[in-house]
Amino acid sequence: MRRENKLVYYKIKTFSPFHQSKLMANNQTMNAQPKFRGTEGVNRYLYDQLWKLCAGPLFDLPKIGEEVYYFPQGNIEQLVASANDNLCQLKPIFDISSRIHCNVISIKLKVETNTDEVYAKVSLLPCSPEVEITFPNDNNEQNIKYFTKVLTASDIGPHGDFILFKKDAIECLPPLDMSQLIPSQEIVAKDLHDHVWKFKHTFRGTPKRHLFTSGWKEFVKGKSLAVGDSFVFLRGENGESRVGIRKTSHQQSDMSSSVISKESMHHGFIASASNAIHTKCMFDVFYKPKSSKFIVNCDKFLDAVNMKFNTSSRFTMKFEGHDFNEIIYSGTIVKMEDFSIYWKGSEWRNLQVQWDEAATIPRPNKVSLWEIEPLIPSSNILKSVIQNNKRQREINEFGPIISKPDYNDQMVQSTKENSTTNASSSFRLFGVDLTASSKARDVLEPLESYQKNKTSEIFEEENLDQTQAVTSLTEIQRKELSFTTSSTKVHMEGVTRTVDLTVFDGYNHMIVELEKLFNIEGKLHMHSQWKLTFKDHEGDMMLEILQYREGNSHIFQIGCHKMKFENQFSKSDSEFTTIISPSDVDDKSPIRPEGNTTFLDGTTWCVARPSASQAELQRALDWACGIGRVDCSVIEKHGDCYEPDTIWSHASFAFNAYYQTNGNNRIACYFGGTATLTKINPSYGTCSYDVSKSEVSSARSLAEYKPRWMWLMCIGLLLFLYRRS
Amino acid sequence: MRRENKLVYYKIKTFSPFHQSKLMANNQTMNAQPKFRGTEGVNRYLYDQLWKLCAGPLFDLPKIGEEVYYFPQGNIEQLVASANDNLCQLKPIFDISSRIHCNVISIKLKVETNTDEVYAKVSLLPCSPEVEITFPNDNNEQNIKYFTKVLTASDIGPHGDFILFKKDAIECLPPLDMSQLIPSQEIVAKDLHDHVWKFKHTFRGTPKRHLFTSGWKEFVKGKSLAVGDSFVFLRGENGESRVGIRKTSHQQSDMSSSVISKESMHHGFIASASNAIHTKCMFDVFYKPKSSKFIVNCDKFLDAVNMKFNTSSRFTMKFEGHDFNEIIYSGTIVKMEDFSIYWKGSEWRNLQVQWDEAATIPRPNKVSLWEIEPLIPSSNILKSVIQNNKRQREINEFGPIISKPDYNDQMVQSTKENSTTNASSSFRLFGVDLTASSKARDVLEPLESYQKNKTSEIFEEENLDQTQAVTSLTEIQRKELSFTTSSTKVHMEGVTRTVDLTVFDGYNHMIVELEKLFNIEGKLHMHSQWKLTFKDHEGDMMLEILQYREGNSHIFQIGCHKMKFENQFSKSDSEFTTIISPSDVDDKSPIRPEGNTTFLDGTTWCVARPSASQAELQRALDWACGIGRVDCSVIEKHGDCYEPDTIWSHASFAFNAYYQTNGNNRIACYFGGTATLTKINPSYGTCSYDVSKSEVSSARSLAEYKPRWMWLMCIGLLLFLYRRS
DNA sequence: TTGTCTCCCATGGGGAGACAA
DNA sequence: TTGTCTCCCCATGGGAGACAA
Repeated sequence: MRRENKLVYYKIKTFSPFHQSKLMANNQTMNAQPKFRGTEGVNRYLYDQLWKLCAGPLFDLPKIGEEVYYFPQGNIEQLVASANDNLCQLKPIFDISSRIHCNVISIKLKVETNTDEVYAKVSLLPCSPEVEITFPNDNNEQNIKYFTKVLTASDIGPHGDFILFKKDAIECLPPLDMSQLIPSQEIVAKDLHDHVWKFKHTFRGTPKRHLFTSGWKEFVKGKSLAVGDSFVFLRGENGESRVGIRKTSHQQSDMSSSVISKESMHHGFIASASNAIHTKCMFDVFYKPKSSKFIVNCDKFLDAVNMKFNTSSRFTMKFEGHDFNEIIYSGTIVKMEDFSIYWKGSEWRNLQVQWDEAATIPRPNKVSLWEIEPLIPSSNILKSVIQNNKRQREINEFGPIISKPDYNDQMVQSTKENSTTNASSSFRLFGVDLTASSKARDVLEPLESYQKNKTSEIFEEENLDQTQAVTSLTEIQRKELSFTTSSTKVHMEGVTRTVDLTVFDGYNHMIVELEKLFNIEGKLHMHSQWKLTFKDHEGDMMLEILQYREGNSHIFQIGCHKMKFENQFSKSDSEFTTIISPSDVDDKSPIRPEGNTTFLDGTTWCVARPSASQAELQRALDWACGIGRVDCSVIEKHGDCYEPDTIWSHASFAFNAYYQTNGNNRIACYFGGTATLTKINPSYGTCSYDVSKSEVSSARSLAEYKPRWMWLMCIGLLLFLYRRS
Repeated sequence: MRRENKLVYYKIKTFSPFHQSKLMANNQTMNAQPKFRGTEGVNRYLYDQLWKLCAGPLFDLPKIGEEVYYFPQGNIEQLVASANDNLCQLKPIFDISSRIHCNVISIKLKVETNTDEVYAKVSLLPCSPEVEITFPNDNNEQNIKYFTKVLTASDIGPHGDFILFKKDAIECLPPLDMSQLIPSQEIVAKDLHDHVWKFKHTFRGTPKRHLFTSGWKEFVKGKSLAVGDSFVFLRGENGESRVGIRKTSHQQSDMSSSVISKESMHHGFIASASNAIHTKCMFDVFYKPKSSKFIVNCDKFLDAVNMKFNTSSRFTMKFEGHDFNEIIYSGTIVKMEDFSIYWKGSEWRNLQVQWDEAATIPRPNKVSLWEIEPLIPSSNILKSVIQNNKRQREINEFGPIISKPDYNDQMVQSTKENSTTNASSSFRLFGVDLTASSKARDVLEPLESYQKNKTSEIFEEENLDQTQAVTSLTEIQRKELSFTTSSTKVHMEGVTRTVDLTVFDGYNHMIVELEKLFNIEGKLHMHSQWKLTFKDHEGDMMLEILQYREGNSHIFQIGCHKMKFENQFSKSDSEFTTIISPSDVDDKSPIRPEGNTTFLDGTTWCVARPSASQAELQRALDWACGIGRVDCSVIEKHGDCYEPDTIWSHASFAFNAYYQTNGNNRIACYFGGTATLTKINPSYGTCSYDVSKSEVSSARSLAEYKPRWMWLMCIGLLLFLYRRS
């Protein structure tokens, strides 16, 4: 009944990079399912190819039978999607190796029902010598035609005809009967869910062009496509068509579940792997193209180890640009250390790196050695060329760069000088001393003191209606700042819109209007999916907005190696280019900009990251307040605490920071927030926090009821507990 | 700095049932957060009340500080949502008690972003004697007005004005200025996400009525509301309004995740609880109103234990009807046994029950003792009255019942007789002998043999084009059966549509048309959310369609205590009432109707539940084929198997059943499917299976490539392995 | 009193070319 | 060649009462 199984052992010495151009030559079996050369085989083949196109060229899918190392840390990271690094610091419940030697037993190429996000279900069996595995070999290769297109505003817009590139239409679609006045045909194509989509393909307009008309709108709606996303079309030898999509990279999908907490999922990963090792059974891992590589071919891993990367080693790493093409960035390893204290000696992201130049896509500060390649001096020139070409190309996608803008404005001029001065020095805001830059301070000073004086005036006058006061302040500012006009181009994933910055009533208003303009209501505010970056006339980009001041006209921008700032509202007759791109940068900040709220009493509240060190927070607040000493202190603790020094369970706390302009006047700036600590004790060593909307509201009422309800807890207490552990 | 914490220990002796009428008097603190009597307190209060209205009257939310038992099995069941009982049978990785004694540390009332499904995040701390907990006591009670309305077709339909009941409009909305010709005002209300919705409230029409017009359509769209869902409106003392929704009960939301497998989640629950016990820390559990009670108050549990339920004990249990009102059903305990072999002595669903009467909502066969109440003889009469009233009321919701239909048809007549005859006997199809009912067989016989003869004729003629043959068969049937007309009312959650059954080209066609009619495309086919039930002129309902025959005009219906069948197509001048309601009944069947496919060669393939015993399957196939011997046999195994008898990893298999009309002619009926066994070995003792669309397609090609590709595996092998373990 | 239908008009979706980048 | 805009017509959405259950 059962056939003898033979050992078919795949030793693949060198992994060739997974280029899109090679994609179609790859006839790897995705599944230990029987294969058929008939309809089914074709279906499976087309499905696999479509899946790979949707996954993108950089996804290094393991192969069945391959020996791999599985890194649970990476799996956990995929879960939290780098939005919450606390979870990555959770102590594993088992003693488990940081890399687990496994055989790939099966790979199922899957797609999420709602989001169309592709992922692979990889079944892994912890390696044991006596196991023999055999896999069927089959060949289903066929010629397929395909194209992808990054969607433009016209493709998405209310009109919603999809414009095909001429070459794509000719290559991939059946020819039209051109004798007709308006030639047209129906294209029927299945997606990864086997859902059938129909498009009317016509050739019309002046000049004539190929379009998908009827049916396209429905597709866009059904897939929730936005500008910048990609459309994938594929046609097999047999004439069957397939369609797929690729969402803009680096969009974080919501991993949260309403059935299981993230902590439990974390335990689940480790428990599954541990259980599999001990009972010699298989376990399933879901592996997403967008996540970091946590299933790594053994040989590739060993090769990478043999590279012997060291501190100050130069390297290159591949990324996917906004146009879905490969971009290679180079950098230097600056430090080697454990990513987590609970995974001693793990190779997972144990290399801290510094990137050579700015980028419009998010890049990690810590990488794993198998993700990078050494930058050998001989190949240095070649790589640089590739890199520059790539970068140039990507920039071109964002729209034309104004070559010679007319910079009259003094503020901008100062900025420019400043950026040049600081160009070569590392100028990071948090963790590194910011105040050392006196030049930057100088530029800040004028408006800073303006703001300070106004604020002091208002709040020292105790009887003054505070609402009134704040309103007046805003009005004064608007009046003072709107004496010029500006014309600024804003780009989002290839779409360009022009706005007049002077019409906005402060930063928040600008954000709201930009959200409306690009149909991403709420998303800029959230900072989780999109953020604003700024680009000056030279094309240099500012990477991170780490903080802004409410009621102040400055937008502060921090680049990786440069710091620049612009007074948006006093810019006149000039243009700057704004790129909106997804980013997860906010989570690195000890204070969370999205939590910022200015209340009627003029206090600004923000939510802080509980794990922020006092020093970090101090610097952040110092900077955010612009001047003066920031003092984090406890007013009062609130919450429930028992088994002191060991268990903190559900302690609600808020912390309050203020800075003193002089004497004991606690004015101008309050930083508050609440958090829930599930547990802090030496054996656990971490805390989880959860700042929900309602809790932020609680903080609001703290402001309202300040005299009566100052149940605040010290962040120092947190630090105290941390130091104990 | 830290206040002394006092022991405030909540001992609540008797839990009063959670009635909707009591809801507003319940001012329980949901959270150990500070409470304020100002805006924030009101907001929180209104939020909590809205949440509870959305959760429904039956949800027994624990209280903060309460001692409870947590049942991990129930948590796992919530995960799988009873769609995949295999997971419930997975062996826990730790030795963990089936009930865990905990303190409720906090409760967060949450709502899912996408679905608006409410759930509670309950933080539990395993009880240890030295722990002291204190909770703030506060009182935020205020008068609120609210109403709920089950949405009608008019509320949802293309016109989309929402009709308010007069009393609701007067009680809950600000009064309109009736001096205007068409009085109207804007109602602004927040939902649980704090999203603001605006409705134009007008008073117009002839006769005049209160309506929500502008804004309502958007709400319906945004919340994906359907007929039968409920709208919740609430207005606080301060005039603030809140809106919420309740989706039709028993709709299963998709719990699957693309980051973590269900097995890992399963391990995660147990690992979290175990870790919490050992490190004395808290763990979070997500608890949904729709799931069974797996967090049970200790006293309530002990009271239930003291009830000493036994086999043949009578009981009542509360359910939620389609109109969101409480329905009480009574039943008898027929057996007491462990729900899972891995949780010995667990009280979780250890009572197997039999219900007294049919119901339109799904009810479990196994219940836990704290879910039920003893049916004491003295209160028997009272309860029955309540129950009947409730039932009557619910039935009225479905539309009028035709009082005296004209039954001319002989088939129906037979059916009626038959049902009366079998009224008192248990008549389950699978697991119990069906063929014992000779009466039923008799009725079946005429068409049965007609079918058999036709089939034999066609398939014995080997050269005949089979596609042609099947088509002809269908045509013959339609012709023979469509000599009459029928007018049948179909109800779905209160909506009524009239259809002519004679125009349908078989069962599938009817299903397709019904789906179109009710805008639930695909959902009837899937059987996961909706199913058809049938109701005769007396209002008796048929509960389960367990199987139907493709190409046969019979629809078989099995009631809990009765069996009836109707020949839909020969019903003339009569009406019967059809209720479409969600159900999970299919999973109890060894063969899965939704997987059924008839191929061009005339074979019917369906997917079988791998855990079905051979005997079960035999009976099911016997019945489905109507006549003849069913033979499950291996043709060939395909897949990968190693460490024989211990580990089965990713064995793809298909099984094949056929019945013989005479001699060795294997014709007419194939049953096939594929499955993936992650592991079967004695220590693990279970298998997980995964029948994906693509795999069903594989089965399809098996049919196409029958002679060459019979890589099929024996279900007997499965059974063999089961018996070994 | 409440559910469903029909009337009717204004808005906008989509089919087409124009024009510019 | 490809992206965006405008024109223009017809389908549809939604404001209103009619009428029936």
